[in-house]
Amino acid sequence: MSLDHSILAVIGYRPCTGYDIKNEFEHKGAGLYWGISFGSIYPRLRKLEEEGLIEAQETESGGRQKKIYDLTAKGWSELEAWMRSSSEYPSVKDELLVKMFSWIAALPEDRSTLIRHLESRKAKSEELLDYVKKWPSNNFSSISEYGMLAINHLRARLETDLKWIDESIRQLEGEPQPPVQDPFDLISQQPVRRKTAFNKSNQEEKDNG
Amino acid sequence: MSLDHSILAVIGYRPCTGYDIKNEFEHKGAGLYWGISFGSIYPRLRKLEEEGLIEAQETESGGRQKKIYDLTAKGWSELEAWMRSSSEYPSVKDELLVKMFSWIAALPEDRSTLIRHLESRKAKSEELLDYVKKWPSNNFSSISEYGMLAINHLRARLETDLKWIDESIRQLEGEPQPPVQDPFDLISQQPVRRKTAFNKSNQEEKDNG
DNA sequence: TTGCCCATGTAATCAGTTACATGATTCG
DNA sequence: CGAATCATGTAACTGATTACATGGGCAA
Repeated sequence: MSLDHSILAVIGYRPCTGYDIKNEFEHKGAGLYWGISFGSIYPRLRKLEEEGLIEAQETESGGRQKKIYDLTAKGWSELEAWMRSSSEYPSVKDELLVKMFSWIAALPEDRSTLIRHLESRKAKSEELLDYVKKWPSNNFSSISEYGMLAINHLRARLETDLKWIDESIRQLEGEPQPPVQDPFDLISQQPVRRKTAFNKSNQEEKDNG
Repeated sequence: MSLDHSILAVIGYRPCTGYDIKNEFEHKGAGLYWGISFGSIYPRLRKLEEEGLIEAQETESGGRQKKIYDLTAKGWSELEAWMRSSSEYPSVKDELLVKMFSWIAALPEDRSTLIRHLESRKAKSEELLDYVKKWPSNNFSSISEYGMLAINHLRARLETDLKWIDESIRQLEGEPQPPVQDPFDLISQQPVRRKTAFNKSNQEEKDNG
């Protein structure tokens, strides 16, 4: 995932300042893009300018100075080449899912905390979905046919997420279920391992005390 | 997204070596987890051991030496505390979506390349979905009720992805559509900006040549 | 006149990867 | 007997964040 090319893509979409780029990544992307900081953007912009991929137009509009960047011919070519090249498959960093895989080992009986986690995720997803739904008619963002396809993806993903959350909460409010599969008795061993670790720790404390 | 805690979660799931942890992240996670390298894992394990969160049992089984790590009492407590704490909302780094938002600016007429991108993504998603579907009955992985909920999420996400890809390809094979929304004429300005950049570049070449 | 948004930038630091170095075991 | 897999580790580097430093415009 190339930050430089993502910046070129944003500038290709519209000429903008470093400040604008950060907003484009944060607000407009509505979590579609990932976060990005100023400390990262400005040095990149300088580098891209040095390489002749972008060009700054310094303005003094209203006394406030700013640099509006646009693509050069070289920048357009580079952007096109990147767009034609194959893309990395998106990687998911989902802390909640990681927790769920080991939930049975650490907090097997605590279903209510997991429900609370799902509920707070639901709130955030609903908020994002609301934004995404209004996006195509906000009278502000430029959205092409292709951009609309990307928005459709976001929307479908969020709707699926919400459906899954509701189903999961409903199940967690019901009776605990046995493991789906546990061929090497890993799951039944987890409470034993945990207890052993705590017993050992208590014993050591006693020995030292 | 804490790497240390994710490692504790994997070890809580089952005692394992540094090598195992990498596999757990890569193969078993099937792209659920993100990538992680040895150069990152081993120093972390050492640090976690120094902090007393994990303990190594050095074995010489079959002449081949390895360190099997398990959680200490402190490690279990730390894992539980992390699990109870709130989680970061998952961030998506989807190169293809970034490209699609600026596709109209850089390659407005080239629908076939975008279709090819979607098709290669479809192949990968189908492969992952196949893996995820077989996972709960592979007779190998331990899957609790909670783990199954996480797997359901992955599955739903991939199915939604595939549905979106098919719909998008179908639309791209049809007639080009006008922008959904373009309040400041950004989209209609893009070809102009692009042409201007190339004209300027050609002019400079002529001047120098 | 205070606080928020606009706007740019640097320096220290951190997290993680890549490349390198090593060596045993297992399977075809 | 060679290739793939199992297994551990370090050093150099890269990419990014955080914290800091600066300052104008605008609205309550």
